Amino acid sequence: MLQLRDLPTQEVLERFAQRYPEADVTAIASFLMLLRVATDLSVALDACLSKHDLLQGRWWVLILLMREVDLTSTPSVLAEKLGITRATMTGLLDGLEQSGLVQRVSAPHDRRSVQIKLTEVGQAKLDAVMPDYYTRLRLCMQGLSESQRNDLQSILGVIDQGISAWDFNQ
Amino acid sequence: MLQLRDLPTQEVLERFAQRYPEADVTAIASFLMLLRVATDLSVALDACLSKHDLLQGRWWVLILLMREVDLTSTPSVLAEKLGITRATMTGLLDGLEQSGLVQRVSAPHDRRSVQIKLTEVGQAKLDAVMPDYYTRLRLCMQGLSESQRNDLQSILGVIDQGISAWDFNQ
DNA sequence: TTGACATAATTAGCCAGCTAACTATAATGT
DNA sequence: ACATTATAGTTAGCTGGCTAATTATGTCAA
Repeated sequence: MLQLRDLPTQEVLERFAQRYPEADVTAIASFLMLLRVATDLSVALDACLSKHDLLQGRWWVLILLMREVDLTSTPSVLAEKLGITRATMTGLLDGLEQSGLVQRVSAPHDRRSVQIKLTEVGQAKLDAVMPDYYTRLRLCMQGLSESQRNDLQSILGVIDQGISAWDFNQ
Repeated sequence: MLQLRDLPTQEVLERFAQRYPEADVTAIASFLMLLRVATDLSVALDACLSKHDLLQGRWWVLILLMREVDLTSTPSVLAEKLGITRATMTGLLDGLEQSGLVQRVSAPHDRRSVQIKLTEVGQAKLDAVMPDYYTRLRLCMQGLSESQRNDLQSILGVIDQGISAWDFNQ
């Protein structure tokens, strides 16, 4: 994933704002900072997972399965929850099944459907990765107070609302 | 890019925290919310750019060039600023050059190097896209006060510091 | 000066996303 | 009952990232 490493200076931002009157300088700066930190996190996560021979997409699938009480879901539900197509999910599951981390079981009631189950090997893989992952997460958030964490979440909620106001029909 | 659409419930988070004592529940929740909003933004940005026949990687290159006073840079500097490899940059520039948005000019002093220049067509493309982009950005941040925007940026700064504390040598 | 190393860009080949088309099965309306 | 439509999963083929190797040029120290 592309990682924004170079944020514009205040001077550059103002030059852009002069050419484009629609610009809201603090909105742009906040947006860019948000993208930068998120891409940094994603890149760091990739690096952490690669030590355990995992790729991010496959790892998120394992997490989603572990969230289920019966450790089971279906390809289309998993794809929906990760925001990827079912076709892509087929590929992720092929890889995971080949490594023995999940298994496909035919569904009893709907013969079109397949149940995906986290295997014991898959659970063991998660048990190996999660402590490392959670320790790193704790580390990178430890500079924030509880109230800052709450502030962050509510601010992000407002932004997410704002995104859904974008209208692509025109 | 993968888009996290499904955040864990408080109950699920606590179940994970019970299995993995390293878990810091509010750190995890904040992290996941941050990733979700950032991926939502990136997906929305893709949708906005596709209306103008642009892809995100190529668009960031145009932005970086416009930030320079002489509208010029080199492939390796651009790659560094976007956090991608020079090989990938070669491909982005091939596409941009083919569309006439940038041009390669051989560098005077170092014959290994190439200068990349934003063309007038490229500038015109930016002039078409930026007002739309900035308007959307203003829209999605308009629910935040100036102080919330400052809070956001300083909180993100703390997190970014925390990431660099991850040590992958062990 | 020249041998060793460093740097700029590209090329070749791999992998994970995507869309579109396909198969099989289920649900629905007349 | 059965034709139509919808849904679950897969396959095929495309694209844009990646790494590793290649070519050309520059730098530096013996």
